[in-house]
Amino acid sequence: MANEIANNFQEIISHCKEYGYIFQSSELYDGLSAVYDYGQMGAQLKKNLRDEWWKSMTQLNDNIVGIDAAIFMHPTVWKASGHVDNFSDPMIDNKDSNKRYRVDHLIEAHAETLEKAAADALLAEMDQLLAKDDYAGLKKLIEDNKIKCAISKTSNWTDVRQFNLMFSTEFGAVAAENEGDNIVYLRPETAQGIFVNFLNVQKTGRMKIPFGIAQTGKAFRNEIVARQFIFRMREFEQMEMQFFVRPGTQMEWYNYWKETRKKWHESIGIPAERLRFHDHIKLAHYADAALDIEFEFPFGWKELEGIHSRTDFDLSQHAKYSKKKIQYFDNDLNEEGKPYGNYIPYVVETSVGLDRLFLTVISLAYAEEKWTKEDGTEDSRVVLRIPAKIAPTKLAILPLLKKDGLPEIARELMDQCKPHFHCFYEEKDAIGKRYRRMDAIGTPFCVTIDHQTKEDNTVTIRYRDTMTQERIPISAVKNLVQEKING
RNA sequence: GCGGAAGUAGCUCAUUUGGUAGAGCGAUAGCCUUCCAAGCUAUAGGUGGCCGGUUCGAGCCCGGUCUUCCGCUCCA
Repeated sequence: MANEIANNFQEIISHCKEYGYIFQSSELYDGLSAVYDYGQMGAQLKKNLRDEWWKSMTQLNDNIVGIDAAIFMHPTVWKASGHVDNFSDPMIDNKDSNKRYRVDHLIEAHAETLEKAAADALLAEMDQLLAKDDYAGLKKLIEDNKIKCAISKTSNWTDVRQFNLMFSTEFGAVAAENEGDNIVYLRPETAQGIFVNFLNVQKTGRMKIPFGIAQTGKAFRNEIVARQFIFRMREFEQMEMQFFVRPGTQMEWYNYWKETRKKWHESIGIPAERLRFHDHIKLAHYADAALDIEFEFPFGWKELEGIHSRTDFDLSQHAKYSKKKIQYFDNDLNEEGKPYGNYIPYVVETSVGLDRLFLTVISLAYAEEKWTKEDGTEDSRVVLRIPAKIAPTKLAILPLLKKDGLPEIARELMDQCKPHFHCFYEEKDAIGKRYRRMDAIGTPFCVTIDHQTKEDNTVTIRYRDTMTQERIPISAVKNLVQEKING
């Protein structure tokens, strides 16, 4: 069974490439690890998913607004958020146990087993090497002292390496006087762009708590292990909504968004039984509750969206580091009939990986089908059963023959429909072959113009999912497809 | 990161001990064709992932490297 699913995953990956959904980045140059490009079909599907999310947040909730913050942010943002400190330590792995250690912890632990003078000398040398970022020297120090892994009891170590989970680049064209002075990071999450704009949005939008700020955009993480196609990439897109609430009410909203978000996934065609909640036992430093909405991917249950109750951690940190007050005056009356007054709002975060959502939709849509035709011969197709609402191309317009005036009628219908939804025109090859091609890219509706059209202005509409077809007036095509997309 | 497997045309694969690479499908152009990939003709497409070594000669042997998948590990 595990094998079967894995094979299916391979086929999905191949299909994505073959039909213009996803290509590996820089494939011409052998590719760049864990970076992918969306092709002509994929970019449209991804945009449709993003639009659907954006609408569900900012259009259907009158207390949620959207922003688009820059990828570059002031370096102090990442000090305040805790990202810099948590990932600046040199690490070393034991090759036998595969256990990873912080180099300073490993050496300090060893020092405790030594006499005081020896220990002090060792630690002094370590500090010196750490200050110089001398990783080769640190490794030599570990080897010279015959420091062993607590698990494998061996000294089979990798080189000392620094794990920088954030990508950095230089800001400004002129080199800095002091090295490192002009380093900026590519944001490792979009959330901070919302937090640092909290006051701007709240004041200019006259927002009243509870309210939310939504944002979609790229984020960048130097994952140590990035794999499984587009599931874990180094450059990826998040769709986040931070919901600001009165302290004490966060669990109520946490539960509200937990249910609301799951229902949203179901609304774009993800079956409820392929979704589940997974509560975090070990909480991150900023959270007082956290869970994942998981989807059953071809390679198992994995996180699709995170719901976190982030408390007032982020806003407090930014208040502290910026030395500016970040608070909200709540005029609503409490039980004693007095305003709630000033406070730092609590935050409930919903954060979906757009690429993961894409992979979810594709995994669900992909199907290989076989059946026996009326004459007893076998037939088959590969079809992407993408819900019409999010399918990249909605309608294919196909003249049965490329003569007798049929293409002209088809072109007219094309002009009539294309302002309203994405259409595809094709007159080459036999009609059956064209249907198969449309199945493979997931086009939900095909309309065929034949000789009868010239007589009674009717066309055949063919449905991807059932492969059935019916005769309808050509004038009804646009509205019918529009209804199916919206419905 | 560790271990395993793999990389030949857009896709799926072949090339039996090393002798200058082939098929099917697909694609393109045209013909034929009145509704579910299968008719006819022609054409394009590969420095065998990349670099190096052994050899008279390497897709095949050896080393390195890049990329992908699987298991473990990691994931603020």
